[in-house]
Amino acid sequence: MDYNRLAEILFPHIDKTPEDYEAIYPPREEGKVITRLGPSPTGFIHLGNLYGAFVDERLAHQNGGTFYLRIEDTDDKRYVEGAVDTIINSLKFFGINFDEGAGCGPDSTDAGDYGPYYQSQRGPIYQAFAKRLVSEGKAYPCFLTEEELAEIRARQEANKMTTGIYGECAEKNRNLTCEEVEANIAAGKPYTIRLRSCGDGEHYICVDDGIRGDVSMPCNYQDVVILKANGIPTYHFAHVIDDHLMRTTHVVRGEEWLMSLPIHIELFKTLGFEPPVYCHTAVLMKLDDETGNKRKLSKRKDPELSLDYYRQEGYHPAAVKEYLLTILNSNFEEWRMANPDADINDFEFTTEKMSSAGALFDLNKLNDISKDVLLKIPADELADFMLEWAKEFKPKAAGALSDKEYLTKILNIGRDEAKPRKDLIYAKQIFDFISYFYDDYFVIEERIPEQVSDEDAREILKRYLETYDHSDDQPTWFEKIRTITADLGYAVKPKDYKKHPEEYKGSVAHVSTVIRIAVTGRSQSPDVWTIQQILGEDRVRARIQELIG
RNA sequence: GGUCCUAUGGUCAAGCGGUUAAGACACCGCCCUUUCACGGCGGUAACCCGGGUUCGAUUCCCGGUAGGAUCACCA
Repeated sequence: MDYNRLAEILFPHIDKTPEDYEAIYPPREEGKVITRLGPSPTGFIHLGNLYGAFVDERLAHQNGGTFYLRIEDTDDKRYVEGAVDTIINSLKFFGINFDEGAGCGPDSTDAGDYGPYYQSQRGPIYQAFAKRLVSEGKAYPCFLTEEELAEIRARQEANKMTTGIYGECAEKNRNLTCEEVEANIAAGKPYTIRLRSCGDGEHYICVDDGIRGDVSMPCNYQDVVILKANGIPTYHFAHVIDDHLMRTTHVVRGEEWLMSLPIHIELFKTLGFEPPVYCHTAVLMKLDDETGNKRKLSKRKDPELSLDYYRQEGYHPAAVKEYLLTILNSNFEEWRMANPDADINDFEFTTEKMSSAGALFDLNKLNDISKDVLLKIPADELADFMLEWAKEFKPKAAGALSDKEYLTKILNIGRDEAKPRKDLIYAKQIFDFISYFYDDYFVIEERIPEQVSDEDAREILKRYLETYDHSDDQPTWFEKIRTITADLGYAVKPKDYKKHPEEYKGSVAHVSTVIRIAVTGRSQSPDVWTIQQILGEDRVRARIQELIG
């Protein structure tokens, strides 16, 4: 069999050789970690992508290496306009930046010496390597039609065999003569290029996974497709060629790829390439409401998988990042407690400390972490963040929030004390939390405590208004409330009321609550005096007056 | 079904042959307190099951079981 002739028949126009490409893409600096993100160009970046991208980014950047973006658009049906910008910007929002790759240069040009960074533009490269493989008898054209494939599969299933093209059913196409191939091509028959697998399924491969340690599984023995009928490579082939030529040292990808590892290992071996370090991350899980079982987060069912969800809710990117790192590395939380103010990038990230089991996504935890993260962000920065969020997701409120000085004061309530308040979590929640500062959103949401009669409530507010002096300091202000409390037969010390409830109508807590509701519309809020200072005298008086009627 | 991965409280997780089995979140008390939040103190709650190996297994091995992943000319 003349494989060289076969290669020429199949790839007459391919004149560059693998050696040419090796020269065009020389090895990179020794010892540097090179990672990549390889999303398909749907533009849909989800939490899983972010999770993986974060690992890539940390691995490369904490080593002084390179993190690049390669668009895996070998499945032409899925391209969405503007997707690359979306991907870059989504990740940038979370502080993840690429050093090279698709759209990473000025004005969204590609940057780097290892391009093109779109797999769809790398056709000749893949074909050159496929041609070499054919010429060495390691790959061959396969003319099996869809119907024949289906038939083979049906037969295999009926016999409870593993499905796929291997063994006997591969024989016919493996042994086609050059003349037969030429005739088929002349007849316009479509064909794929398949790997002529040397594996037997008896032997095992053993791979030292960066996250999981030693993983072993049966060798590949399937004649997998490497070039589809349209000449575009399958993921498997593109992955091997690209990551070799782009000199990737660490491939971080989801666990769903683990099962195709034998294919990739065989491909690396037959091409004579050194495989990268593989890091197979665990899939993100959630508890299914219906079954109660863990399951993979799904694009369709789980809005929290989409990064948009966090933007809409107004989670600060730093909080999401901080949370991701706590589930990414088991010792991060510990480190954070020891170094509360350190830069997140000072944490030494290791793949060994990553969990290999699927972690359940925990909003509670995110919220808790977010409280601490937001506390470290200056109020005026938070104000900017709130406004940006509102412009996009709550346009009606954007006008009100654009008074930055006012908003900053609100956000700063109780923050710079020894025991700072931690009630800011995410923009949407924050807006609800502070909405009473804005007249358009101010409503009386709660009823006065049952200990206080309507007449008393009115009396409390009346006397409050009469004695109100906006320039009083906090102690003076509260002393006046105590006076009203005592005068109306309520306990000035809540404990007295607790001990002898029969002697009082209620306590200063109830009296304060009436005032609090009048001013904020709610029975729970930060310190009323502080709130009043921010609201301003006119608004305070107006709100009290409104309730007195 | 085959193959592979995983298995510690409700969740995330330390642990890597001998521990009173950490810690965080959530939850529940109490304290602080004019409410809430914060903070402090305390509490409920776990090694999937069965065999080995061993003086001794949560830890090592085997087998179950459960959950997950994957079996395309999709990535």
